[in-house]
Amino acid sequence: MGRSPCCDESGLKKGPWTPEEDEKLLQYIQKNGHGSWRTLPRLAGLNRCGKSCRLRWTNYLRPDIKRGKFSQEEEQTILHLHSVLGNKWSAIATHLPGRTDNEIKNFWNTHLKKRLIQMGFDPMTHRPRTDFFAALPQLIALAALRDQLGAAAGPAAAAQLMHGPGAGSADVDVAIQAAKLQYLQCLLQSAATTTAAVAGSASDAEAAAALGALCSPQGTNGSAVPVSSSTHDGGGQLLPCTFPEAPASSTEASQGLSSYGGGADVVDMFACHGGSGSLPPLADLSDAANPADRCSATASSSFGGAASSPLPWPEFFPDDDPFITDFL
DNA sequence: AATGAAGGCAACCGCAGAAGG
DNA sequence: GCCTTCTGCGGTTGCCTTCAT
Repeated sequence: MGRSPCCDESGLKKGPWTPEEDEKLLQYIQKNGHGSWRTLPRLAGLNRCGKSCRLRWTNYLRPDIKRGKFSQEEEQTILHLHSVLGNKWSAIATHLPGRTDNEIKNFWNTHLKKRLIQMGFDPMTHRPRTDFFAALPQLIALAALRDQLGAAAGPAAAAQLMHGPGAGSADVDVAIQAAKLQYLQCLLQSAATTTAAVAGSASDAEAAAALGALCSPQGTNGSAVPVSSSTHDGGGQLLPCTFPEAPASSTEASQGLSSYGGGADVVDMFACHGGSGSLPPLADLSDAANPADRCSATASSSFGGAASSPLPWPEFFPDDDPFITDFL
């Protein structure tokens, strides 16, 4: 129990390792093994604490460490394992040969976590966020999409996309407002049934950050917003829908999902979790005992069934609409 | 070209469990 | 059974690099 006293010792060097120190540590361990980390620094002629040596070895010098960017497969594995294990980085690392827990943790904190937040998911529960602040970005995204449609092809064209020939711009506004209201209603209704799931959800500060991202110039042009939504399957169960991925033309879009190589790869990324463009893995404790079954389970049941429309507002966006099918 | 902001990553800190005396 | 030491883990920090203005 208790802290290791080694770090309390004064006079020991801290901070970045020099190539000479690396060489000493490497040579010693290759020759003698690490043995006791506490005594290693003295034996190896290093003015470091054992802890620092161990960290340097496990995170950097170990010969089996894999360097470079995480592959899509590795990202999927991390997402999946994190949904099951939470922040058990060492446990996750055991499933990714050559990757250290520190590396995975950093990758999660700097990439995957942000990505989930931007997509409207709670990074801890891997579920769609249902708090009010989390809903705002989605509403703004919807409005941005409307703006983009209007700017790109004029209100009439936008209306035609949504309602077919003959619809006017006023109809579009009404439809957007109605969609917003309906969506808010869904959120409010679902909140009651999903409170437990989001009890440990990210703070509103994160939601505000996501909101900020969506309100940014990249976000407001509509192309950068990974729109996500939730709706009901009719039985009161929260039904996360698919991600209609906007055309990735902006900086934000290319950064947010760039490592997947574009929208098609986003679909691929989540392919095992319910088909094209579906959600990241859900933290379903009932499935945790059998992680191997999670993909199929979340694909067919946890999302509320595949029979219903994948769209949040089928009455506004017909499934066979070419504009929508392009997104999906 | 200069400067500030943001992102990425290596390393540190402190807690907790395991092991040994 | 208790205490001390060691090791491992997760959270956090701070520096360096890259990007945006």
